[in-house]
Amino acid sequence: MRADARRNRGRILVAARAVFAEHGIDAPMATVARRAGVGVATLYRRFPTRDALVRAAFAHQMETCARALTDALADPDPWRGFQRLFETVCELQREERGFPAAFVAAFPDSTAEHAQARERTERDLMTLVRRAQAAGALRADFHPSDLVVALLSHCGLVTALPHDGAASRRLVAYLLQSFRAEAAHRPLPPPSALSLRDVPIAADGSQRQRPSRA
Amino acid sequence: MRADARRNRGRILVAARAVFAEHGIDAPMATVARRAGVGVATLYRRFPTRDALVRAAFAHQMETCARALTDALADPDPWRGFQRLFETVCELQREERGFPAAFVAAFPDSTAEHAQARERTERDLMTLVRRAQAAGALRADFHPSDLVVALLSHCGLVTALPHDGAASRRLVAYLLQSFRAEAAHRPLPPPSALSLRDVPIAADGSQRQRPSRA
DNA sequence: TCCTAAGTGGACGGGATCGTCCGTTTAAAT
DNA sequence: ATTTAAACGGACGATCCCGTCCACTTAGGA
Repeated sequence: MRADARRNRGRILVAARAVFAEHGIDAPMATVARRAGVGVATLYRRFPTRDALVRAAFAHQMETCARALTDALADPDPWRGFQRLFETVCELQREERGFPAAFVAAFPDSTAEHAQARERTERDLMTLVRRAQAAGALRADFHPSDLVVALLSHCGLVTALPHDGAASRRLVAYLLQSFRAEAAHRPLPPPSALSLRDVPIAADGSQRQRPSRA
Repeated sequence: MRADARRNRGRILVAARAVFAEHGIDAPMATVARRAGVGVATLYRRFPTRDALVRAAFAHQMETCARALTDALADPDPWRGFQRLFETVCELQREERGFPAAFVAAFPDSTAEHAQARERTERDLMTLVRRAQAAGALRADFHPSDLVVALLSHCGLVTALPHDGAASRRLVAYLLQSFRAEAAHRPLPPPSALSLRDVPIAADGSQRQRPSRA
């Protein structure tokens, strides 16, 4: 890759994060290009689809999430690991605007090359949950899919209230408290049959409702 | 209003609910018109803006919400009233697809004629919360804005997983449990400064992130 | 039956975004 | 310095959606 090409690629990613944060994940591609000081053609050559751009722009945050999971498993205190994982991911969603949508959009990688990475993620999550339950900290009726449910609802909240960190922190605190074993007063309804790979996604990568436009 | 006009108005509302459920709240107006078997002009004459159409299409659900609040206040058991209100609104969001977005979009009626209705709603909510706290059922550090936070996050969840009633029910159960007084193990972070009228909304009525398109 | 005003529908101009094509520029190897 | 292939940028045609305008139709009273 030529030097100028590499430079432009970097500029595009910076611009994309800024534009996505300001105008949402499906801002016009031309806006990103202009902000990067680059022609549209250059943008399209580097990232053929909007989805590719979104993924690349938030790859760093994705890695942070993966690292958080590793760290959580490494924590000697299973509950603390669980708690920190949840808090870390939610903090990322809260701070990097545009990331929540990207986060949701990145899930259904089903066909993609990351199948094995995903396998591992799912297995790690399961391990984390089982361990915290065995330690008596996480309620026994907690289901791994509940973590996804919690993360998705938090995504929705920060999407609706992008500037309200207090609201996000409150939700996180409420949810964590209700995940504790002591909170298991009454039985829960049956868990979602959701597998991580089943999260349906908007074709355009947005989180909007049923984006399938006739 | 002429008979045929009234008939067409009804058809449009039915079509709008169907189309919004299937393609999201900002499906093309022409799609709604086609589905209703009328011309676009008729649609625009009856509902000059998309927002007006959305409001009218989901007016029934809105009234159900209002009634749920009244019922909640009338319930002799303050906690049961609170619980039922939350469950009822969430059930509505879960069952009528397209309603969550409409629900969020309807909030910032600030300038509108419904200012007084809104005043009353806010007051009623506050009363409901205080009453449930006085009864010792709702945790003392619950803030009225927490109910909005909970509803918005639930909106986000059903938007992301439109077909997963189980996930929605789980979230509702978790949240309700963490709202109980017995769950107040540890202090919560400070509440959101959110007033109901401050909920920022997408110009297009969608729930997508920062809709302000340059 | 006739009349008229309300109602209707489709065509149309305007505006926005997409993604490609192609002539020009430039990095970097020789 | 020369060369060449990679990289570039802007213009362009295609597509979509909005919202209005206008000529035609029809309900319902006289």
